[in-house]
Amino acid sequence: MTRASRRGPYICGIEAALDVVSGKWKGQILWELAVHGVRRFAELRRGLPGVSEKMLAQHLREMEEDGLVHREVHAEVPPRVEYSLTEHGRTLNQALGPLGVWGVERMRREGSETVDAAESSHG
Amino acid sequence: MTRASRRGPYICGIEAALDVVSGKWKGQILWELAVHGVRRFAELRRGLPGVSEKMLAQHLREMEEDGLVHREVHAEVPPRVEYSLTEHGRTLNQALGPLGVWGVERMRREGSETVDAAESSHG
DNA sequence: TGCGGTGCTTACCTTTTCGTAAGGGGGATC
DNA sequence: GATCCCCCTTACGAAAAGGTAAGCACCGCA
Repeated sequence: MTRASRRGPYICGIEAALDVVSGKWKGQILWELAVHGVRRFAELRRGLPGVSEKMLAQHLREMEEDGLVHREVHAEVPPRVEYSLTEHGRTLNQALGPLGVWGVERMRREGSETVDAAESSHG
Repeated sequence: MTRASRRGPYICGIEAALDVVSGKWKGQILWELAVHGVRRFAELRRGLPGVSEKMLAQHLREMEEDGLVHREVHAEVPPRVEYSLTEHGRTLNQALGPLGVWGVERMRREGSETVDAAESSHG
C-alpha cells in the first residue's frame, strides 16, 4: 500500500493536506461527492471517466482511512454501498476552494483545453 | 521528465493547481521563498533538510516552467543564482493558505508529531 | 596541493503509483 | 442457462517519482 510516506511527520500544514488529496482521482472524487452528496460505487465510476475499479476502490479506502469519506454498506441483495463526505471531507473541500479558483486562472492563462465543467472550479 | 501527465487537459481547477504543487518538496520551496523573499540554491538546500541537489534543481526548474518561480543568474565568480516567487507564485501561496490551515487541523486531530514551524501553517 | 563551497548534471537504481486483466459470489434479467 | 450488474480483490507489469553517488568548472583558503 502507500503507507510508506503517508502520515509521515509533516513539516507544515500544506504537506499534511496535500498528502490526503494527492492521488490521481481524489480531487474529482471529492468533487463528485460534494456535488451529489451521496454516491454509489458504480455512480462514482461513471462520473470519473477513465478510472479503473481498482483505483477507485483504493482511493476510496484511503480517503475513508483519512476520515474524508463515509462508507455505508446496506445489507441488501444486491449489496448497496453508499459513499458521502464526512465533516472533515466537507471542510477540506472548502479549503480547496481558493486553490480551485487559482487553478482555473492558470488554465485560462495557458489556454489549455478546458473541459466544460471546469468553470465551476471545484463545486 | 514529468511531462507525461503535467499540463494535461484538466477536468477542474483543483487538478490544474495540484499538478503544480505535487512534488515532494514543492510546498516547502514555496514556503521558503514566501518567507525569505529571495533565496540562493544552497540556502534553499539548507532550508529543506533531506532534499537532494538533484530533486531541488529539478523542482525549481519545473516551478520556473510553471511560472511560479523567478530565477536570476548573476554573472559573477563564483556564480550566484537567486530564486524568488513570481506574482503567480505569490497568489498560489495565498490560495494554499486555507489548505495549510486545514492541514494543521488534521495534524492536531491525529496527534502527529508537529515540527515546531508547523504552527504557522504555511507562512 | 588539497579541500570546501557554488550550482548544477548525469547515470543508475529503488520505491511508489497507476493501469490492465481477470476472477468471484450472488442475484436479476433475457 | 447465459449473461449482466454489483462491489470489489488479486496478480502482473509499466511508468513515474524519488534517492544515491559521482562528476564538473571555477575559485578562495590553508
